[in-house]
Amino acid sequence: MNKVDVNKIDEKWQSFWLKNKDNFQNTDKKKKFYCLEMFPYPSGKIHMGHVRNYAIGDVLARYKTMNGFNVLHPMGWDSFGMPAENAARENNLDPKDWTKKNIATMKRQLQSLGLSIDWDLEISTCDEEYYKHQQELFIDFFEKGLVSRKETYVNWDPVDKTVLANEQVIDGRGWRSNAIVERKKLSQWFFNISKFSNELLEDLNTLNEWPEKVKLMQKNWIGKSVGCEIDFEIDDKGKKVKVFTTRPDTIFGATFLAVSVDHPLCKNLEKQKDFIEFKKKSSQVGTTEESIANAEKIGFNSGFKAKHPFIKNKTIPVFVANFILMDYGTGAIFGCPAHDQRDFDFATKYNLEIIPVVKSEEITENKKMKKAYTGDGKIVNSEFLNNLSVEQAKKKIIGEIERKKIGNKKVSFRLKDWGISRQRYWGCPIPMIYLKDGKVVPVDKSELPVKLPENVDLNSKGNPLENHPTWKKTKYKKTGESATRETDTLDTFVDSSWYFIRFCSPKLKDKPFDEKAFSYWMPVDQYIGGVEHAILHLLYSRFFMRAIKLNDKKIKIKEPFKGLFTQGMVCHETYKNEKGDWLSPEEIKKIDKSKVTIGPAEAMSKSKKNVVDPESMIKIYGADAIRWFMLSDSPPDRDIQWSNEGVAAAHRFVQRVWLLNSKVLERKDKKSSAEEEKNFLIKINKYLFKITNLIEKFQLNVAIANIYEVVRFLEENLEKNISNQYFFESQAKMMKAMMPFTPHLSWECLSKLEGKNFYSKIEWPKIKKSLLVDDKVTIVIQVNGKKRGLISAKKDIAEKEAIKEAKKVENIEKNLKDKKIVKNIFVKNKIINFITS
RNA sequence: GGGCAAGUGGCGGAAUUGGUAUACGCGCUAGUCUUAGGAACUAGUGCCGCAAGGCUUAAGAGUUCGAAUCUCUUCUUGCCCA
Repeated sequence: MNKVDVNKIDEKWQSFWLKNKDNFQNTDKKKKFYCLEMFPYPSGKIHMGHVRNYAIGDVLARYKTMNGFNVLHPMGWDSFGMPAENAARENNLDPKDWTKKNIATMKRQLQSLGLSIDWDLEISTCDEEYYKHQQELFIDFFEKGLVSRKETYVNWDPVDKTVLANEQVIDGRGWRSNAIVERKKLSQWFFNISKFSNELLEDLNTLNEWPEKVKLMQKNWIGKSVGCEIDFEIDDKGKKVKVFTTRPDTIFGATFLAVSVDHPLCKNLEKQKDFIEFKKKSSQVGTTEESIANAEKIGFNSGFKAKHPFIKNKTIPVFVANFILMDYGTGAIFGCPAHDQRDFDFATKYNLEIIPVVKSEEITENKKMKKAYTGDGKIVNSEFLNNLSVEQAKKKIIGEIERKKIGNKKVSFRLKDWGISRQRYWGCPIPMIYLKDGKVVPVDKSELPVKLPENVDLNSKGNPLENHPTWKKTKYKKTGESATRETDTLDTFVDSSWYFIRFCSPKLKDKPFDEKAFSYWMPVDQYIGGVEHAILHLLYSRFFMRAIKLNDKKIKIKEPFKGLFTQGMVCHETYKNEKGDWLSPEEIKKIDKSKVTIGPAEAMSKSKKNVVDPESMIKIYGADAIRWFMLSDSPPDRDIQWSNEGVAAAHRFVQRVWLLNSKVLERKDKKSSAEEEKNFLIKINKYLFKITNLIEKFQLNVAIANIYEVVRFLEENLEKNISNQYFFESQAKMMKAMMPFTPHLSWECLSKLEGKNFYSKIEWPKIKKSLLVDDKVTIVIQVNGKKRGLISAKKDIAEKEAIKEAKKVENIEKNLKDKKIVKNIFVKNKIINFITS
């Protein structure tokens, strides 16, 4: 009687919700709320990170539903990708079967958490029904000029045998395989995301419900730099080198030119032995920005001289330098050592002139500069630029350059086009075909989807679609001529760039989405996921929205995600044995504790073995306790540390609430005392008001702390003179306030309290404004800014009266003895501060 | 190297945004009860001190009647970029 069987109520209400779901799609007159958590990759089992992500989302979804919103809360599967292919190869399976099995398992696990997800909307990106529409979108984009095919150097992952996007290369290694990435020249498909560079940057300003941190990361990633291009004449032969610079204001401090080894100017040097040697040496450095930045800066004096465009008769040497990349800017820069650290290092090494042109303390003393000065200041040594600020000088010099017709103002971006070709089987086929005359054309839309072949040999090297005996042979519909299919598949980031749109009309057959449903539901009101997707996934999705808008005039919005919330990771202590091998929390229970080294809490990962399986925890403690714990211990945007004591406490709390509910049910009606009842109702109402605000602000851990307090308050008031009617009502309100967190417990308790077995809807408790104000307040009394006492007084008590009361307090009297009060500070309903001389 | 966060008990963390610092939870201590369980309940728990009292929000300064909160300097940690 005193305990509730959590597994039983979990099961009871989960099957109830499945059978009795709200038919929300028909009520489009109501205000909508689109609540979306990042959909998972079906890797096999859910992990605690998923639990946290979906627990946060579910609180919001249920809270909004209770507040009368029409809530869209769907779930799907990011189900293309390499792990399926790798697992399939290892176990001799079909990737499709492996994926389907994982989805079934994970769906069951998610359902066991009691999430308010509408499973009728489920989608999976590896389904033909989904990727068919993705192929349509690809063709639409192609026709709008947003897709291109370019031959470029690519990051080649020799282990996964695939091309990686720049973003998928971390520290020179593949993000999945960890293999050292090689440079290879290949023809690849690209989405022309850079067409939107400026827009993607500017529109960040409209996203005021995004974390500043994420916006900053995107801003840096897009990397806008305003500068100009300047032509330098080389020798007297009319040859020119175009340089890009963001510091044209330092042109008078230019003392050398540096060009990339791949620069056309270097063609003339190819015969020189020492240049060939230099080229070899510099190619060993690697190609990532970081390795270049960290590598020793080396140069090769080309022997060429460049004319300084603004100083008559001055020439500066032209170096070939390993830190200049051909595909950045123009592959050439002018070096101004005084105001750029990299140039400074280079100049010092090769004994080049250092001419300061921006005044700073380091320079005025006329001593040797120890490092470059990159701050603001007055321009010096620069003829007509002298005495201007850096900003003013930039403007003026660009005007001069343009007037002299030796260059132009230029804005450049770090963001490059998005390479989307992957030489892999388990992805969406790119719907393009190659004709005999070399033309590349889209597959006719009537022939979509271009399906993946079944029974593919995944064990031979290279691209499985390329190796397939028949798949790539096809015919061009318009002419009937035979043609060859594109054998690359799409980067899986493409799949996740529009799934949130598909959720608006997931079953629609003939189009990717229904415009009416789209305009009702989009944008996503609250998107919730890990910060690790701050750049790629979110940027690509923002690109997709713009591309779709370009293609479909009925689309009005540009930004897919109105609100973004990035939740923290789930961490756990790490354990190692004497040999230094990682141990799991299960393993350390079995062995001698003195032999275990406990490491710091780190994000749960299989490799460190510090994972806790959600399913087994749900079995022990019930879904509510797991959800509760995941939200109670830390603010949702910070990392949380898993602890067994914490979950046990959450489970204890569930039982405690259950017990309280039973006590309320058995409670004998009391004669009500007007005052006790009023205070009781005010207190409950205030708590509910607080909890409501905290949920709105996403301070779920604090909301939970307040729920603990309400429970204790109710427990303490069981015997007070409050009528059963009010007590039942208050208990019910609290159970409703807990509903987003602990839905099973709440439904169970509410069904008992209100004697009903069915709720078409549970409404969020209404806050009564009239019950928010106490007629009494506590005023703090300070002497010289130190707290010395408290008084309880009527609300809005007048200063004179309050001070009179305050002086009567024993401890205050003592503290004021023999002292002269110079000043009284009085803040209404809050504080009195006596200042003595 | 640059940028952005953050630093509060033994631990996770609160603090109406300048007005009672340490809510709530964990842990710990003592006790009660029982069918001895990894239960429940009661009381206590920032630090120093027998106490009165004093001290305390990384360190130091400043503004203010009043600072965890604002400003400056220093240190530490984390993230992003190079």
